[in-house]
Amino acid sequence: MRSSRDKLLHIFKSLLESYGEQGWWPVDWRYHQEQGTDPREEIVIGAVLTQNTSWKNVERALENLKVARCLSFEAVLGLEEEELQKLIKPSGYYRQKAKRLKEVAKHLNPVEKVRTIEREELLRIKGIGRETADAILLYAGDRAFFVIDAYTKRIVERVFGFSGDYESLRRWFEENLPRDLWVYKEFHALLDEHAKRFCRKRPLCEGCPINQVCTQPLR
DNA sequence: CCCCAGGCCGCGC
DNA sequence: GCGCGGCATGGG
Repeated sequence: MRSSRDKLLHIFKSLLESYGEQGWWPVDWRYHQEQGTDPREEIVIGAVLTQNTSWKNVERALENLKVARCLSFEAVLGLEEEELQKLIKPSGYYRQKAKRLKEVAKHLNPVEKVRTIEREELLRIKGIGRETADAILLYAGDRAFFVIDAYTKRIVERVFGFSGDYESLRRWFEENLPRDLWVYKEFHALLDEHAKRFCRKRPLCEGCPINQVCTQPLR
């Protein structure tokens, strides 16, 4: 393990080996095929709904939107804000998120814009911060931005022993990984999975697939 | 009862 | 620029 680059790639391989391919972003392809809607719009909507919220609660909100045939930008834009609030209620912060969904749907409509929109422009949309922007760009736009979240920060702090702000961490991943969309998508998903299984706030180091390369003492 | 979950904004400093 | 409170539901 000569360099942090080697170590990073080693961790990616270990997590992939342990947990398997994650296939992120999770999307209901059948729904969109039947409705003739674009699955990328579900990714954008999900990215907003999952802000500081468990995915289980987001799934409930997405299900409500599906039943109402409202899992698309056009439908979101056509709904009364109060109606939208009702549908997404289980995901929490539903008043804020209803506004954010309308904002992002307006700015990214048609959804093909995720292929070309500047990151800076995305960040100017109310309710879209760095993580949400990068998740949208990577998973909906197939663009090489590495997504940093609270889990990623925690794992880097423990395994590598350093911390940094969002942008420096993002650059660090992007500089030390092959510029490959599949790697970016899978790695972020695997880090999430790893944080849930072992690298919790109170870590479970016994049985952790990467405890041999971690700077933390075993707990 | 507590804490947490795939953040972000607006404010005061 | 940084730290903090508010936003809200559902689960452990």
